[in-house]
Amino acid sequence: MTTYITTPIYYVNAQPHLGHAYTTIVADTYSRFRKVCGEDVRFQTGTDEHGDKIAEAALKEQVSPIEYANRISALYRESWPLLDIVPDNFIRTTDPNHIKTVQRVLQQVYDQGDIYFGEYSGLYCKGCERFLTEKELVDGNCPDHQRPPEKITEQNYFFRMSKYQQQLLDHIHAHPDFITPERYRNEVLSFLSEPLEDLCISRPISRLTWGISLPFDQNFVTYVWFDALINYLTGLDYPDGKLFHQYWPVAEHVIAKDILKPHAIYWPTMLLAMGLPLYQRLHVHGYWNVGETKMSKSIGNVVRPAELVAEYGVDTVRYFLLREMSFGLDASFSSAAIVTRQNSDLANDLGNLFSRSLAMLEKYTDATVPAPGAIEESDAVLRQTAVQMLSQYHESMGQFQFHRALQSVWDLISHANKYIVISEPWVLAKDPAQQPRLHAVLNNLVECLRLLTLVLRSVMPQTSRKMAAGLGLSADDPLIASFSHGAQWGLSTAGTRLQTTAALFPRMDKPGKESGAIAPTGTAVQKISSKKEKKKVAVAEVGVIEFAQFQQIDLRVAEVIAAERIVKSDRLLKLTVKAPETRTIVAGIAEYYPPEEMVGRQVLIVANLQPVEIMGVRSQGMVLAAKTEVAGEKRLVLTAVSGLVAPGSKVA
RNA sequence: GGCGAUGUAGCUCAGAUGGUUAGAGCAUACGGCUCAUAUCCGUAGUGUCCGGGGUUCAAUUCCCUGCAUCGCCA
Repeated sequence: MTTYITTPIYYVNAQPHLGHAYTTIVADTYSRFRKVCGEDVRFQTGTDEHGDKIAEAALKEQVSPIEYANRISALYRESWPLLDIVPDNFIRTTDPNHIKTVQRVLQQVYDQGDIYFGEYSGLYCKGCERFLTEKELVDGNCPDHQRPPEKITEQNYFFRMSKYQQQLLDHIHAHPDFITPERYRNEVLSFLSEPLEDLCISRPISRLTWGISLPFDQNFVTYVWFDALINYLTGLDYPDGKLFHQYWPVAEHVIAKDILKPHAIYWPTMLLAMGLPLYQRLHVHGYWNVGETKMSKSIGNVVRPAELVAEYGVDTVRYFLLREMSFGLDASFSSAAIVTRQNSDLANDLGNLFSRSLAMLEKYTDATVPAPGAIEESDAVLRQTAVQMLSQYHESMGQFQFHRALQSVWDLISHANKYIVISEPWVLAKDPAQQPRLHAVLNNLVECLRLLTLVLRSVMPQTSRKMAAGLGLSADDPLIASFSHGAQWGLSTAGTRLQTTAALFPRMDKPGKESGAIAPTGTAVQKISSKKEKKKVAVAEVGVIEFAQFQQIDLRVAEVIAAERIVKSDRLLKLTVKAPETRTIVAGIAEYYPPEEMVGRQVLIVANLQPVEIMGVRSQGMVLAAKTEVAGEKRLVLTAVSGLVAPGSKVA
């Protein structure tokens, strides 16, 4: 069996963020899973490097486009090892081989009459020197130049996409798995229920030079999709390479929902025009929000994978992303959530199971795997749970249901922890007559740990390696490296020497709570309920924080442009501020500052606080104020900088 | 404006072709164990299953409508 799995090629106008990392981790995990299943796998990722955005960015930095692309592309390539992502091929659209193949495909499609010369009209902004989409406009104006774009018409080349619409529809109907999850398949079908327009595939070189020139007209370069999508083929040395014949028939693409249309409509119609078989499956996932907000540059809440790895470790990040997101739906990232997963799932459940089992083996059997024994009912149930986990895991992984796969793995972990309590090995150990039973119990635990090592190998490679070492197995022992060899109960060899190992996962502290002289006035007062947390907060009040912790707080100057009381509240004002983007902040200052006094005032805000809804109003930040007392009366005094500054200025 | 999705415990979500006590994890409270990373195990809860109307012996589940959030399209 063979597998070809790809991520999109990432556009080099931005640095890798959480979304890129997720897509690529998914592809890597799937690739590893298929390899564990004994398949011949090819996993490809890469970068998309043409287009006017890149040319512009390069100009700003006063370097050539290719120099710019080289630099950003390297950021991607170098990010993946940090996440234990191991692609078999990293493709760049500036590779000579790719360019040659794109031109060859264009020529073929042109020769057969599926590309024609026509007119294109759109909204063009002279300031930006590019077409804007309706979506980009703010009040009908270009967001950057504050003026309306012109409707202009220019000559361009078009791909006859409409010609293949029916064929594509038929294919989707005949192949229910072609686009998954189903919601995206439905979206595509609904889109295809309307007539398709043909696809504009060129830009005149008067406006865009940084691209692949059309082989049949040197005055034009290829625009986006005919360049980008073909990477999936050029990475296989299409048309002549051996790789192509081997892997293309089993191609599977992973994408985020924003590029559904190009992958579900443009790409298959292109393949039909080229006379090639379509890919097998398209797997579409949702977005990662940060807290409850979209991740975006302008909000400044972009999550960088390298920083996550530095803080939490690779395996925690991989586990968290795969476990927390239901594949296909949006999910929410927060440091509180990742710490909770790390502590409860990884440290307490898995780490502690591993640690307590090995400790008992060391104590009671001198760190060797004991022989199995007579099977009691609890043993049979444990075994059944394990076998069931293996089949559910296998099925879910194959369907990209990573969260379900991991859920079933954790069912076994939880069951094994209960099994220990029921079996009470420490009681058995006190009675020499019970030694066979003790050994049987411990042998069953070794089996559980071995199977866990096997199934976690694709998801958390490092942890799996540590577990294998603890079990006295080499990293590529078929018992933990091959599903077909190892995925059965009862294969551990009695007498195998076990190794003492360090804890798999440390427990982490919950993310910090602010306190001190500057008091929160608006947003959520963090709920501090458990005794443990209360204790920690008490310490934090007099404690010091690292500079790096301080740096995580995005303090800015914001200008209040509107203020109103929130009905039904004596304390709350709803402020509209510029920072520099417009946002709404609810502040608990109404007793001290009437709304009319607020307008025009500049205040300090925490800009990267997780938004919350207060009295039905969404608050995107927190206004800082000092608490004080004058003549025994409580007062609140707003913070500000001593002179007027541009709204949005950073405070540090 | 058109089409669609979602709205379930404090939080994140699962689920039932309509039928007795609606589930899991986290969080909370109490109890137990001591092999273990102050871990683990057990018990206890709370839910107008978004609002309103309809169909039905019976609706959280089906239909209509409203509200909220999100997505696709224009």
